[in-house]
This record gives sequence, C-alpha cells and structure tokens, in this order.
Amino acid sequence: MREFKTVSLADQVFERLEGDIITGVYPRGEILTELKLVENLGVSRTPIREALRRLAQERLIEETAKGSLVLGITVDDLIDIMDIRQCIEGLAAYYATKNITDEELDQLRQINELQDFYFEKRDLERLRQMDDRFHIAIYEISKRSVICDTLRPLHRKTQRYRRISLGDDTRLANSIQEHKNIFAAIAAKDADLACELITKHIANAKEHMIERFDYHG
Amino acid sequence: MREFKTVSLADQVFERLEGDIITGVYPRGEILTELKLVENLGVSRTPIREALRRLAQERLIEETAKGSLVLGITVDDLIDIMDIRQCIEGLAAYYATKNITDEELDQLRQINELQDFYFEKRDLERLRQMDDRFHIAIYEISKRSVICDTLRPLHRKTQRYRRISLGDDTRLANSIQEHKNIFAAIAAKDADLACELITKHIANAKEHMIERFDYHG
DNA sequence: TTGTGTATAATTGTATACAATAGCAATTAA
DNA sequence: TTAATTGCTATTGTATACAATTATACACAA
Repeated sequence: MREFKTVSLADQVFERLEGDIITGVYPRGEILTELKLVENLGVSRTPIREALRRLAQERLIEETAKGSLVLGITVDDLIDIMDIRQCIEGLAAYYATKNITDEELDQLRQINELQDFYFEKRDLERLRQMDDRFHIAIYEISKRSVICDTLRPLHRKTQRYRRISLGDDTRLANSIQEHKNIFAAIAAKDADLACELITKHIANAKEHMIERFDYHG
Repeated sequence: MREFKTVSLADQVFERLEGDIITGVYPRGEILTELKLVENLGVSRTPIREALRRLAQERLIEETAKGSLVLGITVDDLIDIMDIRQCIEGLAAYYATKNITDEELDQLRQINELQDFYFEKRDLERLRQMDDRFHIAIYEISKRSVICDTLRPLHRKTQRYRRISLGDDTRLANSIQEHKNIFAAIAAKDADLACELITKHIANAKEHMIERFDYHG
C-alpha cells in the first residue's frame, strides 16, 4: 500500500517561495505582500504567513510595515556561505565515513553513477540536482542533526550561483571527479581523507564562483 | 517622546518558548499542544503556530500528529555546536577586527568591564549574560549577516550548559581572561590573533563542557 | 486472547473576520 | 514655502470558526 504523505500548504508555500527567492525569481528589493501572495498562490493568508516567518528566520526576506522585503543571496553572502561550508563540511564527511551503512554507501554510489550519465548528456539541471543530492546525502549520513541542519540551508542558498558555475565545462568535469574521489575515500572508510578532500572540493568551488561573480555581480 | 517598539505576540511567544526549551523548562520528550499553549500563554493559536513553525525550523521541536515534541539540546548536539563554533567563530572575530568602529570598540570594552564587576560579585546569571553579549557583539560587529545568523542561534543553544559550566570558578576566571585577550587583539587590530584566540577560547570552553557533561548527561 | 473495525475525541490545518498599525497624500496654518 | 495635522488606505497582527486528519478506546468477532 502506497503512503501518501500529505504536505501542508504552509510547507509547500515555504519551499516554493524559498526556491523562487534563492533562484532570483523574486529579485532582491522586491516587496512581497501577503495579499499578493494569496492571489498568486491561491491559498489563504495563514499558510503564507507561516512560510514568511520561516523565510524571515532564514534571512531570505525582511519583514517591514510595507510587506516582506526580498533579500535573497548576494555575492557577499555567497562568499561567507562558502567560507563556512569550507570550515564545517569536512566534519560532515568525517562523521559520514564513520557512520555510513552499506545501503547508504550504495545510494551514494548511485548518485555518482547518475552524475556520469548526465554529464555525457550535458544535462546541467540534473547535474545540479545530483550535486544537491550528493552533498545533502553526506550531511544526512553523518547522522549529526546539528551539522545537517546547519549545512543544508547553506547549501540550498548556493543554488543560483552553482547553476551558473556549472556552465564551465572544465570546472564541471573537475567537480564530478572530486565527488568520485570523496566517494572512494568514504567507501575505503578513510574519514580523514574524506574530510580533507571535501574541504578542498568546497575551496575549489568557492574559488571558481568568486572568480566568476566577484566583479560583475 | 518615548518610542514603544511593539513586538508582535508571535515573536514574544517564539522567544519565550525558545528560551524555555533551551534551558530545559520544557524537557526533551514533552509534547506541547497548541491548545495547552493557548491556555498557558493567554494568546490565540495564530501567534503560537507561527512560533512553533520557527522552533521546528530550528529543530528545537518536531511536529507530530499528537503535538509538538520537544527535542531541546542534547549533549551530542552540544558537542557538534561547539565543533562548528570552533570552526567558524574565528571568521567572525577576523571580520570584526577588520570592520569595528570606535564606538563599537567602546561597547566591547564596556562588556569586558562589566564582566570584571560581576565576577567580583559572583553574579553568575549576569556573567552568563555578559558572555552572551560579548560573543554576539563580535558576530554583529563582523557585519557579515550569514556568519551572524549562523552563529547566533548556535550560541543561544549552548545557554543551559554554559550556565552550569560557569559554576566552575577556575574556568570562569580563565574564560574572562580569554575574553580580555580577545578584546586586546581586536583593539590592536590584529585580526589573525583575534581569530586564533577566539578559536582557542571556544576549544577550551568545549573541552570543559564535554568533561563535565559527556558522562553524566 | 487477539485482532479488527468503528465511533469518538483530540489535534492540527486552513480560511476568514476583525483590530491595530503604519504609511501617504491632501490640507491647513504659520 | 514649509511644517504639522488630519483622514484615508494598505498592510500586517490577532482571534476564531470550521475542516480534515489522526489517535484512542471500546465493542465484537475469530
């Protein structure tokens, strides 16, 4: 029997708005009012308000008397996010290596294989999804909820810039190879190596992004 | 004319519940229902729901069909929080040193002086408040919103354990001295030293806490 | 005894009505 | 002209009614 997990409207609204703000559908500076969102999304104010409060807590918006001011993710934010990730994503990889089950190892392997598949097809959108799944899988496999809850939103917030960054074919190929090396370290149960490799991976990604966005916004 | 900044009930409820969960007033495992909170806090469900959603986002509670399950902060969480702080609080101190204004420097100095004052009076509750203010001031002075927003909730979540940890007089004296040294480095505009000192300060605090809580919950 | 179905109660999910507030523009007095 | 005041409008803040879901207890049959 299939299970239909009903997701509340409030959660749906949150995820949709979060995505739209992160990817720039709602640009920085725009004002979102509850009434407009009621019209656009076709739900009442209650779930919209709950979503907006959570977005404010993530600093994706700022609540003002005129409505919710979209803040989004600036290049400055991106730099800090990547600095922070560089500091703590190694911890996640370390614990993930220590705590991974055989089943989870298979899942991680599968993500790596799909990556190759989509690389051959040059399907950038799927590749970005695989990047998501790879990193988030490591967070979750670490079984450290604080680490997971800290890194997951930070990673999500890089989406827009990653999307553009993946357009560089050389970086894309390097990134995929780095993922493979990290996977190999985890599979070999070498936690220190996994930590070192993922830290370097983040550093490379950061450098590439900054190179690309630091000057021309 | 005095300005009365009206804080919404939703915000008040959030802060109160967050504090009560972090300090253990509501212990891990307890179920909070919206109706009970309506009775206890004397406000309607709307602000309570908004607060609960934010608490769930911070993983202080988990929403279930029976109500909101209090998760709180376990010793395992504490370890991860301190690991993460050790990794990134140095960044905050670095940027704070680079960006601090004269006025902010005075504020930081004042916090240090108050610390001495309350130490002589052995006013532990005020001393914990000064610890709060010192660290949070550094986050804010860094002017890096992502760093600030990442560290602030993590720091808040250590409150309960810090409160106990401060009971050790030796550690307390050391901690205050460490704060002074960090302040001196910032005042001398030595960003690298400030980074190094605060990292060590977190490491010391972590070690002391783990020593004290790792075995006996 | 154990499992299953059903009615009931408790709880959350959603929509909406009403209150309070803040912003803005027009108007008036100095 | 300019500053202040007033009234209106847009928006958020709060409470509550109603719907949907889920847990629970109990009856009843295997």
